[in-house]
Amino acid sequence: MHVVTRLGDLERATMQAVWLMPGPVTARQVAAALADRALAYTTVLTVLTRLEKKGLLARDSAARAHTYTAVGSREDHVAVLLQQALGQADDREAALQHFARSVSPAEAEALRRALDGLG
Amino acid sequence: MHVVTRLGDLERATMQAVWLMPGPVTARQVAAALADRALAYTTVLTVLTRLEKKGLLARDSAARAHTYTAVGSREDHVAVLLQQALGQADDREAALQHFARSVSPAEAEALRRALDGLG
DNA sequence: TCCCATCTCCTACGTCCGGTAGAAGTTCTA
DNA sequence: TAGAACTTCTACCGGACGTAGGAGATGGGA
Repeated sequence: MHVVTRLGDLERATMQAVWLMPGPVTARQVAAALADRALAYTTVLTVLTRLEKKGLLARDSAARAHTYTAVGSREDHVAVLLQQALGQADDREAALQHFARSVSPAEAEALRRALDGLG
Repeated sequence: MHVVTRLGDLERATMQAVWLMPGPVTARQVAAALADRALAYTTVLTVLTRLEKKGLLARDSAARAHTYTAVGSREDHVAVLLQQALGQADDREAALQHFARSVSPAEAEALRRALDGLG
């Protein structure tokens, strides 16, 4: 299984847009959301296609204007990124301990709560 | 400040080798450690230079054969990667909570201990 | 029914990064 | 002083991304 989470800037912005809009979105809508970039419509199309190929978007080709849906939530995505980063460690637990010391107090608290909720 | 932690395969293997060897290492030593890859010596040189440019290695040019030292520990590096991954999140705390649910029990335990140790 | 607006698909080009390495210049050392 | 060992510079290639145009399909309105 290809590790796919290497996203470019525009790809990230596109995912961002999709995550922010509720429900399936059309390329037109994404293009509108990225209007500040003044991209050609086909550019958006290309990016959406690539994101689909990477498994981050699912496409519904039923309607004339295909619609795209994020396969996972943004948090899911970040969790995958975090796991990948962790995969670079030799000693995962040691790395996690370093990491724990690098998060903010509020984040530490959130982590604690989540870990407590695991039991 | 350029975010520099995007490493290729060979770069990763090189850092790995440097981290494993104690003290400053020469290119020759790194090449030996990567012997299975049968790389040209200058290839190793190039990679070391790039890693230095990325801020992951420090070079000491005093001796004829320059020596390289890892700027941070492997755990430091992974912590940076983790922070970067976390930076992709919209809601960092929510992302951390998703993440907490994705780690192994042993890792959860390590995290708990680290968080407890924070005082 | 016919044409235009709209969509998708295919192809392409430029750039940057990373893997890989040779040529040339420099400096010890036997 | 000649050769071995080092560094530096330059380069090439493939892949990923940003970007987009042209061609072909198709639905909706005149």
